[in-house]
Amino acid sequence: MATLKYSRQRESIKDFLMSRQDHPTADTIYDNIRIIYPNVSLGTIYRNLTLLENIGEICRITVENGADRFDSNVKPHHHFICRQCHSVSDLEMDNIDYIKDVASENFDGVIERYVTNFYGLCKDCAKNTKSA
Amino acid sequence: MATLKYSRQRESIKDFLMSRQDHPTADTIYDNIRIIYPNVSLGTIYRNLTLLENIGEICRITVENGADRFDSNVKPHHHFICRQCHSVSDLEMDNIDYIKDVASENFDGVIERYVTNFYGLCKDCAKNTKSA
DNA sequence: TTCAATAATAATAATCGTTATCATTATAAT
DNA sequence: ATTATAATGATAACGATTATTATTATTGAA
Repeated sequence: MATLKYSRQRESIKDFLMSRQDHPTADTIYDNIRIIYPNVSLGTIYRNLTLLENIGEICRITVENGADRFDSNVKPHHHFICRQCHSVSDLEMDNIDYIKDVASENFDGVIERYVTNFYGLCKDCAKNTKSA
Repeated sequence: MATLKYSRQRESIKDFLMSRQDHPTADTIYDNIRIIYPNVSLGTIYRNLTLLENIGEICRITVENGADRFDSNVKPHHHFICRQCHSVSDLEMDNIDYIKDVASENFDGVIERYVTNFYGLCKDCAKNTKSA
């Protein structure tokens, strides 16, 4: 299985992701890496994001309607997605891993992991909106 | 806001969905509706699925890597996705809505809803696989 | 320090899932 | 029946992502 070779583009992508807390999309990452490597290809962004995900250095966040987001924080945690501004943020919350056990109780297979996303209005949007 | 008009294609889609427990994709629905209405268009399938979702008659399940699934069961419940055969099934489990409160504790916005998907090996795949 | 092996790249085509457009047809109220 | 308009089928377009391929960069060894 092909030994990994260094690439400055990949390093740059990882560095960029680590500098951001807003879980950017591949496209946003592309725009930013292009500042440093103007010839970088969008394919290179996607290839490296998938590679970094596969070796566990970053994680991918799949959200309803919209491009995947990427996160350099690989510690298990949950995300909040604002239905108005579509921002994605980390939630600092108590562990809820026991829901895996709750789900396993009446299930005849093996539950290995779970993903929970929370939706609503972020702080800023809640401030400027009367609910609906 | 445009009054809804009956359409036999839409009724057929709803009926088909109600007859299935496996949360089919738009494409699978298309294949099956075509048996009854050979001229039906894939656009009609998507248009009606979105319409039915908007009026709350069906719900859409977004999963990692793959097309959306559809479910005629609109009662809140959670789903299990098999990482091997990619089947999607309903989970009968105790209510875990309190995780919304757990998430809200240290969050400065409004959490309105959450989506939890469980992943692993379904009964059949677990039987035929030695884990990994 | 070249050299060869091969991983990674840039450029771009192709794919997948889905939505938009638009002329025609079906529904439903008069 | 007539009319208004929602829904359709056909198809083009779209956004997100993956595949292809010839070229370049990295790395380990001679």
